[in-house]
Amino acid sequence: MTADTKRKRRGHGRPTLHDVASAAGVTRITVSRFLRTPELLSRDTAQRVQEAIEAVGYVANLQAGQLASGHSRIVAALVPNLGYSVFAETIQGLIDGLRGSGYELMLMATGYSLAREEEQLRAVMGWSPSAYIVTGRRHTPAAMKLLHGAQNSGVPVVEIWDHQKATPNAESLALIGFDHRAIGAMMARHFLQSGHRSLGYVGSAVQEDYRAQERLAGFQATARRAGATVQTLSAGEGDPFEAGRVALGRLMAQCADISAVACSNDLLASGALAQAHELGLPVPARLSVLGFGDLPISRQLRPALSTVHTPTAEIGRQAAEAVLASISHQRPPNGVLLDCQLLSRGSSGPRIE
Amino acid sequence: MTADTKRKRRGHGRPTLHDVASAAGVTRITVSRFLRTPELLSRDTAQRVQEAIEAVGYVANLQAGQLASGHSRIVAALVPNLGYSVFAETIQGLIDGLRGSGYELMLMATGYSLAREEEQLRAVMGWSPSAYIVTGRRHTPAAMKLLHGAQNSGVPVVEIWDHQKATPNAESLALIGFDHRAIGAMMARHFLQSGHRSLGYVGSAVQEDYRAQERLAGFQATARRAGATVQTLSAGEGDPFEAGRVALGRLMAQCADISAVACSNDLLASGALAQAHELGLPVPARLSVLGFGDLPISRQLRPALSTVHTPTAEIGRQAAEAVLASISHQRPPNGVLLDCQLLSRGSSGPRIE
DNA sequence: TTGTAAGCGTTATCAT
DNA sequence: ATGATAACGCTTACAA
Repeated sequence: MTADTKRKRRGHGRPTLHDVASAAGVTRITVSRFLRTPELLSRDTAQRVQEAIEAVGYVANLQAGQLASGHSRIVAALVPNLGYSVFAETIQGLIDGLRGSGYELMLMATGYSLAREEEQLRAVMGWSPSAYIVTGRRHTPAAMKLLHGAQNSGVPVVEIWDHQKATPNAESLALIGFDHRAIGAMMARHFLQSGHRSLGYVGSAVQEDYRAQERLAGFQATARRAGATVQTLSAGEGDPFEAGRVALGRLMAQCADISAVACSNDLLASGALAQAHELGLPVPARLSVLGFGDLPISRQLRPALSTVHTPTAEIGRQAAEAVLASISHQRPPNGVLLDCQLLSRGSSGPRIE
Repeated sequence: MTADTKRKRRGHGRPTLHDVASAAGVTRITVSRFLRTPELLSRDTAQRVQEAIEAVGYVANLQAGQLASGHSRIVAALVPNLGYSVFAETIQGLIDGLRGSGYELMLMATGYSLAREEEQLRAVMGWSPSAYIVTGRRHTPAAMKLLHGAQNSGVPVVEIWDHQKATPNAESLALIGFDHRAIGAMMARHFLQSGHRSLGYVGSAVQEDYRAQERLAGFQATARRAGATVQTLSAGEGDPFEAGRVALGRLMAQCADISAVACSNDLLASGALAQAHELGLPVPARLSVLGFGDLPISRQLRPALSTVHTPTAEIGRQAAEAVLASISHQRPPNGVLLDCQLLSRGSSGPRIE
């Protein structure tokens, strides 16, 4: 009577390697080998094990496997939110990129709160993920420490939806996304090139969205350097379309000279477009409107909304690729600067007096 | 020299219970107890353990805990997709509902394929989830067997985004959602009550979406019972707005009598609205349009789109609640029939000759 | 090609 | 109130 034949007292009833082994007339390790390195088994044994697995309906216990091997095959992803947001697309890209790799996705939402991100990070660490994908390059000092700790012990960490020109050093994490300041600057240039000198900007309602703030900062800096003025306003909470309407009204009331308004996202811009119509301001002859994000609906508006197209799903796919490559090559993941296009459609153009 | 003092040879370097224990001058069990049932410890010991945990930066290894206890604290959720879809909202609701419960979300996307669902289900089973949340009540026979097996061994299973009047038996799983046939019938009645007798229906481009088919079936059955005619058409693939445009054009070309068209979702309906405008058909005087889903943009269209409001996020919250209650009360989860409102806005009304 | 022994880090059970 | 012991189901290292 070997160790392999004694009965269990705990556990939750699922068949184990042991059950398969006795059905096949081998020991557990042979079954384990069949699953891991089948080429090491004789054809005959492999055949019997295969049949036994099907006969008992064996499903491997991955927790036990992880405990023994140290590899969890879990990828942890933390994004601000999911509902009707760009991050849903990114997660879809991530799922697509992970598909067939044998890695599962553990997903958490931070609600744009860095404190909550840290809390979630601690919670998910208990699962020993094989990789971390977090949103943005800003974290609490403690979260930063946790992420660097992971990276230093060989667990890839990728920061998505952000990028910045900086000489990467040993301490820096891989960034996959785009440079929000540069995007803001590009938006400003779009207006400046059409001769606009009095600009408006409707900022995000989410104060914690530092990426939105960076786009605004880039916009302002570029516009002011060119001698243009920028009136800014944060959108109100709630329905962003409505908030965009209200914001445009207030902006024009503050400064009737404004001839071009950029918005922090396409929903705000759509509202602004509707309000411009209501105020009798021809678009783009009297007022240019520019969005950010390129929602499917944006190209359908009349006039179609000029906006910045962001590679939302691509970020997820690239992140998946980066962490998988990092895991298999045993080196830190690489950052990627992704391309954003400014799509000039009907809602923006030169001012016509 | 006790068993607690010998050094480890494997593992991935994170501090363990043992490390905390030696720092606190107790054994592993005491530390484990501190984390689980602190009230059983003396104040003094508890204090020392607490300090030791912080000192060594201990994070519990949840895989090991699950292996020993049999409770994984993972909730597995399978939805068709995420990007810009209603399911993203549902997952957000699920995340919100799970927040603070200590349960983590493992997320998978099936792409509306039942075969893929089965495959994913098998994969995630290896993690021994504490609960399964799947989309819809249709699965492959094998997947069905897996889900019933889980349910029978005390692991709650909830099917979301669906419901049906049926006498629940021991074999039936909890459904949290609404009755799609009934919704289809409600949509038909909305038109019938306004006197429409020649109806159109633009169906989903996703042939695998049986819930969309059920709404259509309910619509047709109710309309025909009332003596009305229904012309149906499946939307083309690709941009749904564009597909809605095309579909409306084809529908009106097929049968110029049609005075009311229902669409499988709001994006299709928005396209149909635009095309009606283009064809010179006044909405709703000559043509009524009805959507499904109530996207944020729908109420902003002119005329505002009449549509069915679905409790997308609520489904997720209720699912979270149901599985958590089921786990703590040790009984199968309860199904919930959720309410959908038909919002009659500007795009539908009686036909005016 | 197959097997044995010794863990992985935790918790359940029983003992003190 | 605290501890010793034996699992949980698997994999690595080494042996044959």
